Amino acid sequence: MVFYSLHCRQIIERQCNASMTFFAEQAVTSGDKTFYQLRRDIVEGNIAAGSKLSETELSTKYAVSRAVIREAINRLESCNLVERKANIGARVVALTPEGLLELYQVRESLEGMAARLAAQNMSQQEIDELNQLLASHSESVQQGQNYYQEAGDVDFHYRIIIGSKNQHLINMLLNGLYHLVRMYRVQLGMAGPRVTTAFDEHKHIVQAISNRDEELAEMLMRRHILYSKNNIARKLAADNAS
Amino acid sequence: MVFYSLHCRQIIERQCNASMTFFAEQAVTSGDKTFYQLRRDIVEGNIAAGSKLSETELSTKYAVSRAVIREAINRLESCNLVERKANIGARVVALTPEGLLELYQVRESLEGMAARLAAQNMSQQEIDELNQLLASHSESVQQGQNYYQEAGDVDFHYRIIIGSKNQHLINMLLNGLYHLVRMYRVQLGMAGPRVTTAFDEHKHIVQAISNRDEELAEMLMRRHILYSKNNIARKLAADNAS
DNA sequence: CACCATTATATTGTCGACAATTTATCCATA
DNA sequence: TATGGATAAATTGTCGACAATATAATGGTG
Repeated sequence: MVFYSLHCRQIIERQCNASMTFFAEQAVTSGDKTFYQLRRDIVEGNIAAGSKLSETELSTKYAVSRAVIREAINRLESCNLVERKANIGARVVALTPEGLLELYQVRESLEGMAARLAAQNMSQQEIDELNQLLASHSESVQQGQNYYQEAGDVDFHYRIIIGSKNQHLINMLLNGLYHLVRMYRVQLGMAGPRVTTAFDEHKHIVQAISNRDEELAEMLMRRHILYSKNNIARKLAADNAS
Repeated sequence: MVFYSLHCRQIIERQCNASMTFFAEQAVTSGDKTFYQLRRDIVEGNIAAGSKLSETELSTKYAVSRAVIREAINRLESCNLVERKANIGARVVALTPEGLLELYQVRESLEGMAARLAAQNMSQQEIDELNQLLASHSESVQQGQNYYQEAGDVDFHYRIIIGSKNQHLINMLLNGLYHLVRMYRVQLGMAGPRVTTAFDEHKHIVQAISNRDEELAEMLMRRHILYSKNNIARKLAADNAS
């Protein structure tokens, strides 16, 4: 039996420690599968940013009725991945420097808060597991595996968000912002650098959480995200210039 | 032509200064009207908190097809007003002390941020209008009108949120949290006290914004919301005790 | 040639019916 | 009587068709 929403449309429970399929979501109905597939296609750029989403077209493409497409689009709207106008239709959001700025501005505040609450509310076991995760990432980095890149970073942030134990916060971040963040990262090709430095930042954050130092945890998380923003903004500016 | 969403599903533009119909939303389609009506009924308690939402039942009650009811429920889910489980159905959220705490925890952070950004981004004209609004509220309070209660407070916060100029933040607050906040307030009968003190707090916040003092604006807003939370939490605890 | 009104096409909004799943009822058995 | 499984009822999920609206094409007029 799968819980659908309110605060946690797709946060069931973590089912495996490594290589998760992003948030352990599980499709129970045809509409779910379509939604996940569509979201994936948008995030990964298979459907171009800014392009129009035709209901009839998508219904044939994904081999489902227009009704499930409409529902999927509505859910995508909640994720801030598409915009919708009445009687006109839906478009995939455009990726702009301003949008990125606003997104990371909010993310900085919310994830900073998450880190603070995590320092306050995570169980000792969760903290231990977080340290474990960090250790496994350390190995990956040393071995030069690019595994860490996306999944590792996402997983790290994911755990701290969950650790905040605030359902509203969890829902806003995981359901409302994270896929859009991924969309920016994926489509700008943010697989590259900043790995080792980001890893060190992660380490310090976990240390602060271990020490139950709320203030420091929040500050370090905010700074971590700020750096990340600067990094991606630089890339985006370079792309626009070319 | 009405814009439906992404970041601002229902923020068209302010159309009148006083006695606004909450956020100047405008229903263009049958589904819109149903959604607004349903939301209103939930917020005001005409549909009991925690009760189940039967699609067929609602479709007869509101005289529309099940499809529009389903869409309305989906949108209500985005507002955090209902929970939904696959193949089972939707329920109106329950009002609990824990939920209230989590809600205001997030609200404090986000509206604090909004105040800070407002101090940074509001135009001089917007600030002037804000001062005007405050003056009109002052009259209302002195004349003992209870006008101020809901609409006034909502309007005040509304303007500051809009003043932040961050669409993600605006959407999260106005679309994701505010109606739930209202639901708590309305159903707990929060029309009463704290008017004059809240008004003073508003005054100081506006002053900080006028001075472009971001730090102070954020701090005062956070404190303002904290007080509000304590006030409503006291009420809720009293209700549960009886 | 440009511009506006009108018509034609395409897309979204709404509806009722059927399929799949869950919940309730009933009966048999220990 | 309590429990378990099978059947029946009710609810949600999915579908195709029609209605309403927006967009594109057409033609007429200055």
